[in-house]
Amino acid sequence: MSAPTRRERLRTSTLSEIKKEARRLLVTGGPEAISLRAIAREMGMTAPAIYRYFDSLDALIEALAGDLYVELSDVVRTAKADAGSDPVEQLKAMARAFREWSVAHPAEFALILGNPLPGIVAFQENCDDENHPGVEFGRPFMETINVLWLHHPYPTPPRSLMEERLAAHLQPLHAGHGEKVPIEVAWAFLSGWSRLYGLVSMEVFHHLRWAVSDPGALFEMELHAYVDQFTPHA
Amino acid sequence: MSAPTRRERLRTSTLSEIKKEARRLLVTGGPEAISLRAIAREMGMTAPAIYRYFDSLDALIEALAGDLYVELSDVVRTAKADAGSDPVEQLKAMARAFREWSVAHPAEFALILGNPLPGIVAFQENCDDENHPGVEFGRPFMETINVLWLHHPYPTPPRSLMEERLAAHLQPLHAGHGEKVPIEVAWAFLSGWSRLYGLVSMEVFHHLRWAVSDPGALFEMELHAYVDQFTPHA
DNA sequence: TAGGAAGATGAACGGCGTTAACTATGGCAA
DNA sequence: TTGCCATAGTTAACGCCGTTCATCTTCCTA
Repeated sequence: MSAPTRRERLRTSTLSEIKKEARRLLVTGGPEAISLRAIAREMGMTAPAIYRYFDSLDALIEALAGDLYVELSDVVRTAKADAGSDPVEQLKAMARAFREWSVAHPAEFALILGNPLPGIVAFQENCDDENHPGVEFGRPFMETINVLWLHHPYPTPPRSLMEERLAAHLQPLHAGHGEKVPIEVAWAFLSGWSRLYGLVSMEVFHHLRWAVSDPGALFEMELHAYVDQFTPHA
Repeated sequence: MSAPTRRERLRTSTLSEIKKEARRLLVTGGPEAISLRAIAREMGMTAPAIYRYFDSLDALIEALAGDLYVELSDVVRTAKADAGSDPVEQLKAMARAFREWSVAHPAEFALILGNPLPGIVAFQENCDDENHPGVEFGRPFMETINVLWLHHPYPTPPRSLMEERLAAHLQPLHAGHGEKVPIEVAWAFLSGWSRLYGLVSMEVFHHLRWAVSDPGALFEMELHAYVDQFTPHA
C-alpha cells in the first residue's frame, strides 16, 4: 500500500491515454476503426510501443470493453439511486438510463453488447465470476425485481413451465447472483432484459427505421407495458 | 426476353461464385474476414478482377446481405406454409424457424441483423420501399398477426397510449405494409418482434452465457408467453 | 475481318497487426 | 558515485488488406 513510484504513475497515465485514444477512434469510426498505428500516431509514438502495455489489439479492445461495462453499470446504478424508493420507478429509471446511454454511445454499445469481435469473445468466456462486469451490470435490475417479487408477487408463466424450461438451466445465473434467486425473479429479469435489449439494440443499429420514426416513443410504450405487470390490477 | 448469351452466363456464374466464396469466408471467419484478395485467391483470380463485378468490398457485402435476407425470408415463409391453418401455430413455427436459422448461421445473422458494417448502412437507408428485403421479411409475421386481430381481438396497451406513442410515428411501416394496418396489429408486431429479436440476438452473440445454459429452453418459454396473449382466456 | 468492349493481370500506394533487433533512459544496489 | 538492468521506445521488415492504373488478352459484333 505504498505510494506509486514515478514509473508507475507514468505507466498508468500512458495506459489510460491509449484507451482514451482507442475510444475516440471507436466513436468516430466504429469498432474496426480502432488501430494500434492510429492510436500511436495520435499519441506521437510508434505502434510497437503499445505492445509494452497490451499483448495485442484484441487485448486492448477487451480492456476497453471492460471499462465501458463499468461506465454503463455506473450510469444505471446512479439512475436507480436517484429514482427514489419505489421499485417500479427505479426499474423505469434504470431502463431509461440504459437506453439513453446506448443511443448516445452507439459505437460503445456495439462493442460491448453487439456482434462480438474476436477480442470480445474471450471477454465473455469467464463470466461465471460474480465480479464479472456483465454480472455486475445486471445486478441492480435483479435486485429491484427481487424486491418487487417479495413485496407483492406478480403473474408469471405456469410454475411447471418455469421449472422445466428455466430452473434446470440456471447454473450460470446462480453462480453470479447466488443460489437464492427465486425462479420467478429470474424469469422476470430475463424476460424483461431480453425485451429491453431487443428494443434498444434495434434502435441503436437502425433496425427499426423501416417501421417507426420515433423509437423513443415505442420504447416508452413498451416500458409502460413491461412495468405494468408488476403493478397489481383490480 | 431472349436467351442469355454466353458472356452473360459466364458473368452471372462468376458473380455467384464470388458471393459463394464471400459467404464461406463470412462463415469461417466472421464479417471482417471477407476480403477481396482471399476471395480471388480461392477462385484462382486476382483481386482487382472482382472490381468488374462489384464497385467495392462494401458493395459486395451489401449484395450478400440482400441474398441472406431473401434466404431467411424464405425459411420463415416456408415454415409458415408448413404450419397448417392455425395462426398461433403459424406464429410459433415462424419464430422457431427464425431462431433455428439464426443459431445455425450466426455469422450471417451478425451480418444482416447485428451491428451494421459500413456496407450495410447503405442497405438500411432506402427501406421505405415495399419490396425491400427487410420489409419482405416482416410481412408474414405482420399478416399472421393481422389475421389474429381480425379473428378475435387480443388485449393491448390502452388506446390512448398507442395513439400517442405509436400511431404518430408509423409512417415508415405504413409505407411498406400499407395504410390499413390497425394500430393494434402494429403494436403486437413490433412488441413481439423486439422480444424475438432480443432473445435470439442475445443467444447468437453469447450474451446469455452468464445466465442460462440452454437458451433454447428460455426461448420456448418466452414464445409460449408471447403467443399466450393471443389465445383468449376464460 | 477489324475494332472495340469486357475480363483479367501485375505493379504500386498507403494502410494494417505483429515480430525482431536495437537504443536510450530511469532507478536502484554496490 | 558508479555500474547495471529492467523498462520504454525506436526502426525495419513481413505479410496481409482495399484500391487504382496501365496494360494485355479474349470474345463478340458490326
